[in-house]
Amino acid sequence: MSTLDRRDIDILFAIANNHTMSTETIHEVTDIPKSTVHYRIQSLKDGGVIVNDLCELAREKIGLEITVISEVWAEYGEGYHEEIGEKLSDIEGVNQVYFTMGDTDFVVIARLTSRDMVEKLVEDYESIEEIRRTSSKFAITTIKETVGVSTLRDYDVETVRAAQGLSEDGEDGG
Amino acid sequence: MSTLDRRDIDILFAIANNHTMSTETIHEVTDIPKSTVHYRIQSLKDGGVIVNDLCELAREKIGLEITVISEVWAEYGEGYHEEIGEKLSDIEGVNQVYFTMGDTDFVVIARLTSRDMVEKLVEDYESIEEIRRTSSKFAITTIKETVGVSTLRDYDVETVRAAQGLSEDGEDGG
DNA sequence: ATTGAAACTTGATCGTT
DNA sequence: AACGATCAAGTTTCAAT
Repeated sequence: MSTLDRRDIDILFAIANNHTMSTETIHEVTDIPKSTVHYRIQSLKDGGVIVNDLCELAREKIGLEITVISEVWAEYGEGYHEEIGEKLSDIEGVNQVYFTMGDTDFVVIARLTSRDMVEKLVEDYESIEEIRRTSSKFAITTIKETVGVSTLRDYDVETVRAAQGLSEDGEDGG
Repeated sequence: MSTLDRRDIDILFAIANNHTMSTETIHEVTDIPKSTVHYRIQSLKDGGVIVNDLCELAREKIGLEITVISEVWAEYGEGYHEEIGEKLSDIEGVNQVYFTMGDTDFVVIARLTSRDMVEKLVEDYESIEEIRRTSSKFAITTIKETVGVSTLRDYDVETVRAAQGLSEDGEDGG
């Protein structure tokens, strides 16, 4: 499965907007027959579009109240970013690592439970030899955070359809 | 539900590590009886710890290939950050908005489908009056991204337990 | 790839401790 | 709050198109 068709996208948006993967519910809201919903979701899983079956958590309720955003500058070298990226990813509490274009080499986002954990993060940065410099800031508030299918709620259906080469009328891209 | 006990945490980690919310599967891997797993998950939902039933997507497969990380500087004023934060959140494609301490006021992460959408993002920034300056960079690679219960995979069970006031032995915090 | 109907598995409930 | 047994409900399969 390389591109998605109109129906795949409808199903994904239904999942995002109804907060559920339930075949029954998706059938009810989309009017697509149960067995077809099942078939499609299975195809999306097989095609690697849906990679995980999960739920979202209220981070603060499990104690991950501190958010740290760091910029990281590192030494250049052959394939260095993969190696350093892995090292950054392995630090406890690090949830996002981006290798970036521009003035910084990496942007790292970590959720931590305590001041001690923040200190440990900084120490872990320092223990990575190739890292030249880091600059971290705290998030006072997380105003928005949607990653997963919920991400789809941030888009117009038409935008996603267009990304799959589907025009506004009923043309098919799958 | 204010704090979680050992069993809640075990169930959440089981969900994270087995990529499923299935009562049956969690029962199998944890040895906690089905009906108890059901009862606990229900409590976690009622308590607002589990906020959403979802799945993770391969973003690139739905065309959200471009990641932009922006720093935003804004005018100060009474409750200004909530208002501006909302406006930033409403921009199509914006997935994460953090109100920060330090040299910048906001950090914004957006996933976009095209160059056109990047231009639109910048225009949308400019259309917000209170915004003084923005600085954006592209992520070349997303090395790591885990938000949701999958986030738990980034932590030691002990760290999360400690955040709930649970010691290493069998003491209960819920 | 789609579907209705059948078969089966599982989630939800209830009563007891 | 925990849990075994029960039942309703949903998921998955099947055969036909």
